[in-house]
Amino acid sequence: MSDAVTGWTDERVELLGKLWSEGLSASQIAAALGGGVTRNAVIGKVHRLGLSGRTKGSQPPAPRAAKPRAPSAPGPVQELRPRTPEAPPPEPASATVLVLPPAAVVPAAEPAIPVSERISIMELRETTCRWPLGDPTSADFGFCGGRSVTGLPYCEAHCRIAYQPAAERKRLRA
DNA sequence: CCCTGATTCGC
DNA sequence: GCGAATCAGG
Repeated sequence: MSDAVTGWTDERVELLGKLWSEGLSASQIAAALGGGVTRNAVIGKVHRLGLSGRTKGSQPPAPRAAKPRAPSAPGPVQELRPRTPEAPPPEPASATVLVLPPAAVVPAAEPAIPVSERISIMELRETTCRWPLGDPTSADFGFCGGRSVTGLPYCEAHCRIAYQPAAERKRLRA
């Protein structure tokens, strides 16, 4: 087993290069890598690898003036990630069970989505949550319509419902 | 508003 | 080396 769950393994770098060359965006690649990395991480790596310049480059990007950025943080306060303290570390999709949208029963913790916020099937975009709400045969049927996690069909809240660790799901099953 | 990549810099 | 924060732009 690889010792580092963190960091870029050869395989991940390889996939990164592959997807990048295929023209996928950094955020899409980040999602493809299991979401453990952000698009910033992907971009940073891409640059470090030296494959930032796309093939069609004819003119060097105008040198952007350096910016002073962070004025230096005075507070010793450590920032916590918006992640859950018990973040599922190494298990990406393989150990994750896909739960299809409810045909009738919703697990629980369903975020309240105002009916007025629902969108029609025609309004679905690549970045809109496709979580179905309501009775498909009814007029009030619609989709969540929230902003989906890039690369995934659902918003963050519905992703939590749709993609659950096998263990957790088994527990809920009881 | 959504998104894109680019860059700097603290770690 | 890594990636968050930020910038600049579409």
